[in-house]
Formats: sequence, C-alpha cells, structure tokens
Amino acid sequence: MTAEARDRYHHGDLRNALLEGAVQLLAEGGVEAFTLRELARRVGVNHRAAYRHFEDKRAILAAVAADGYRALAAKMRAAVEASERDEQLERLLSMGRAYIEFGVDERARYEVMFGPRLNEDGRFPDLEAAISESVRVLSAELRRVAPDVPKEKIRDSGIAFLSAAHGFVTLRLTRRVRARRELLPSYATTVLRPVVRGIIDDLAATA
Amino acid sequence: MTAEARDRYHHGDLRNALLEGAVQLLAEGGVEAFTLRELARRVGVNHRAAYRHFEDKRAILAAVAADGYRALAAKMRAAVEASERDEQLERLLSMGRAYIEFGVDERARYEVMFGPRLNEDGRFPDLEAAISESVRVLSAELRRVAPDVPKEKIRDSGIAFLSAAHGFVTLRLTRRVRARRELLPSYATTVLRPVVRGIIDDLAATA
DNA sequence: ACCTGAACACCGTTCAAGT
DNA sequence: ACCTGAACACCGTTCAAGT
Repeated sequence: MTAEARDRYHHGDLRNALLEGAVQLLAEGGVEAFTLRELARRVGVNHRAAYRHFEDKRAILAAVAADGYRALAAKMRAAVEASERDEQLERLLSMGRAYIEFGVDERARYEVMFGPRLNEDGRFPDLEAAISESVRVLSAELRRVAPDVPKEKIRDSGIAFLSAAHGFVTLRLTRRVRARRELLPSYATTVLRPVVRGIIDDLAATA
Repeated sequence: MTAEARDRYHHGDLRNALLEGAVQLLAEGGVEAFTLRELARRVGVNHRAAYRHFEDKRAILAAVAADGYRALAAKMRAAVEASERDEQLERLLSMGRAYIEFGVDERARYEVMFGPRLNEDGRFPDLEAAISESVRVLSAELRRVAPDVPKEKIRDSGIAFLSAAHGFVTLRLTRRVRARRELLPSYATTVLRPVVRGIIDDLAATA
C-alpha cells in the first residue's frame, strides 16, 4: 500500500473505497461472487479492516442497496420533472423508462436491491428509508393523476406500476427479453404503455 | 444410514432425495444458506455422493428451477382450463392469480427460478425448455384474445403480463406488500385487473 | 483510532481409493 | 456402479495484538 493510499483510509475514505469496490465486484459475478476477502484484496487492505466500517458482510450489501434506492429515486424524480406538466400518461411512462433504464444500466446494484433477503429482520433502517423515498416519488405522481381518490387506491396503483417496471427489468436481466427489437430503449415504452394506460383509466374510473 | 435407506439410493432415489432436501434447505434460508455439504448431511450421505447425480452445485439449483417451471406451467394451465370459455379478462386474471399463488406458496423454488444467474452460459437446456413451456401456456391464452394479431404483438403482451405477475410476487416476497388487505388472496386480482384490462384493450385496438 | 495476523469452523471441488 | 475420505484453496467471523 502506498503512503498516499494509507492516508486516505486513515481519513475515512475506506468506507467509500469499499462501497465502490463492492459494486464493481458485484457487477462481475453477482452476489455469489461477492466476498469480503476479495473485496479487501482489491481495495488493498487486510480483510479485517472492513469490520471497522461495516458490522458484517450483509451490512455492506445493505449500504450498496440503500445507495441504489437513493439513486433510483433521484432518477425517477428527474424524469417526471423533465416531462410536460399535463401529459399524465407520458409523465408516468417517462418515470417507468427511467426505472427500467436504472435497472438495466446499474445491474449490480439493482440485483442487490432485490436479491438477497436483507430486510428480513428489522436491521438496516437506512435501507428502509431509502426504499420509502423511492416509493414516495411514485405516489406523488399518481396523486396528480387522481387527486381525490383514497390513499389505498394510490397505493394499489403504485404497486401495479412497480410490479410491471420491476418485472420488466427482471425479464431483461435474466435474458428472457433478448430479441433485437426487445433490447431497444423504446421497447420498454411499448410494453409499459398498455399497462400504464390501464392504471390511469382505473384511477379515473374511481375518481 | 439404515440398510433400507442405502438400498433406496442404490436404486437411483438419491437424486430425488437431494432435490427434495434442496427445496427444504432453500425454504429455510434462501440460496445463501444452500450448501452442498449441509444438503448431503440431511439426506444422510457423504457430500461427494451428490456428484454422482449432479455435475456441481449450480446443476442442483438448475434442476430445482426446471421442476419449478414445469409445476408453474401446470398450475397456470389448470387455472385457465377451469375458467369460463368466453370470459377473457377473467381467464387471464385467473392465470395471473395462479402465477402469483405459486410464487408465494413455493417461495423457495420461485427464488431459485429467478435468483442466481443460472442460464448465463448455454448450460442447462432442460431449464430453458421448462421456461419455454410456461411461456407457451401464456401465449396460447393471449392468442385466444386476439387471433389475428402479429406474433410480435402476442409476445409483447406476454412480456407485459409476466412483468406484472413476476413483479407482484417479488414485492410480496421482499415484504414491500404487507398491509393486512394486501396479503389477502383477492388483492392480487385488485392489482392485476387494471393491468390486464390495459393489455386486452391494447390487443383489441391492434386487431 | 485504525489496521493486522493467526485461528476456527465452515465451503465447493479434485484425487485416489474402497466395496 | 456407487459411495467414501483426505486434501486443497477458499470463505466469514472472532480474538488478541500491533502502531
């Protein structure tokens, strides 16, 4: 280890170095290939050093997942904010595309966000908060579509929307969607449009 | 090991004993907790014995996944066959409920079916075939809705349907859906109905 | 405060045998 | 044919120390 590297870690950068290394390691071989010792090797520290910043291996994965949800929420928010104010179908489609793009582009983080059973027990409240933040971006947008509908209805619509978006990402990542036209960015819109239309019509009928 | 048990294995039952033990082990702690050595311990054989029936650990998971897809296809088929002949919305909803029920009831197998990166390389053609079989059940049903639509359109609709169904299962299994009313069997229908209606309307508009 | 190194009880997989 | 047992190169985590 260079003196410069040692200084960085002594100033608290090891935590970030570990998180960045984790994402890279996960990108290469998925959660199965992610080991504490290999991560430490790459970052250039003894494998015990990670325990200074994370309680255990799962805590590193939980931190990666929480970062992922925050980045996802930001991307979803940016997508709707860049859309026309009164085109509800297009606004929601734009958010759906943002979601799917995130999942495909950030495969390593995305798989951790939905993969291992991280929030079985009540550990990792930071992860819970990050998940809630991303759900709130969606709920706020659905509320614009139907301002006077009961909140359970908004929640049901949000679950339908997230189901479709997450499901599509999964089909992409597991290569169930792989024909040439299905890999085009526009294909997500082709698949989502009828679904989102159905959700909007249903909200309108309830109002 | 009892003499009786040894006889069973010598007559080729070890393979099934391993598969059954694997599902149980997976149910307890997910893929992370699934180890060859623990599996062998439970079945009562040396851990090397598994290699007589499976090339490696991944091959056991692939066999569990393939069995899962075959069971899922059977359940989906039974659901539509029990439905009214000319109620297309209800037929598809019934199939969606069957899918979701399978995912929730058979969590261990379901997670393996979508979890680890099993079909990265072209290994496990039996798994590929089982996946195709379950997709075919859905395509046949969508074809009934729109007999004259191009086959790409059927495929797109199938992907939308599967996205929603798989996504919903994931939200259940990761406990993003957990309020009391959301755990009722009927809740799947509540969420799926607008989505399926959107897909059917879209197919009808194309025809 | 922050990092290391040896030790422990586990893995999956290979090799060489046993019946 | 079918199963075993020792060995190898790995794990995550704990304990006791080093600077």
